[in-house]
Amino acid sequence: MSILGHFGIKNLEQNYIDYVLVMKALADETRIKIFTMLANGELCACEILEKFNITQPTLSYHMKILSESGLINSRKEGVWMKYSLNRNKLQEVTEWFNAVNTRLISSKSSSICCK
Amino acid sequence: MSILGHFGIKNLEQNYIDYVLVMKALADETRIKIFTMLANGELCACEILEKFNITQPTLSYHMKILSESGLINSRKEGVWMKYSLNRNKLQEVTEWFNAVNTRLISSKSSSICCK
DNA sequence: TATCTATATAGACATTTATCTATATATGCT
DNA sequence: AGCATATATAGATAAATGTCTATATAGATA
Repeated sequence: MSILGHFGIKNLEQNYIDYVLVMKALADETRIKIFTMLANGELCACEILEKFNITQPTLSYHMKILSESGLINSRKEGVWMKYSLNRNKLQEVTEWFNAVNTRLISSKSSSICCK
Repeated sequence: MSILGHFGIKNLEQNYIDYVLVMKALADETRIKIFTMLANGELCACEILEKFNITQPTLSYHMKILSESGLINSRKEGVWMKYSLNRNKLQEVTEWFNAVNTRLISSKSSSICCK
């Protein structure tokens, strides 16, 4: 299945509510950086923590927000928490952007408003 | 030029700061809805306002945040403000997501942390 | 010029967010 | 069992955010 916009027209409006959580998760410098770090593969919380100048509880807070957005998976291995990107969710969001792009390209640009 | 990831590896980390503003712009239910509405073409502020249960100053505030993120263009036509998606910025963000996707697919999934 | 209309700005305020410190919980090891 | 370590939770707090009302500004028109 292609990554490009096979999304129906409906989905553009249907799903935007789901994506507010995703956008919120990425609307923070620390979290968007963690997100890009995870594009290279799974990481342990302790490895992530080393890269930032924040406390462990703060990282825990950020990981929770990323997890609850659906963007990342987490699993426990002994005492360690391992985080990775959730491919399905990431692809879904990517396709949504592709769909907006595609829709825009085929839309008319004139607006004959108003009253 | 393809919409799909021709992005270099560098850009993934280089640009994430720029995208925090974009994500913040979309991290609100009202704004992400406006964003999807604009995928269908240019709209006047008054037309947008009709679709929401918010005051005119509140809409003005939201449009400012969307504008400053670079996601939308605005132009004045008489007394009316017309808004449209900024294709370049939208494509840039879309390509960034595509690049994260592509990077993830080619990344190793094992993490042999820690200490 | 006076006035109407569309939009922007200022100021106030309640809510949400990001951060910390202190503490709890869970796992592995001696 | 007792201890060390990794992570989570609770509570506090300063800053940012989204919303409103009141008012200012800018453009169109009688």
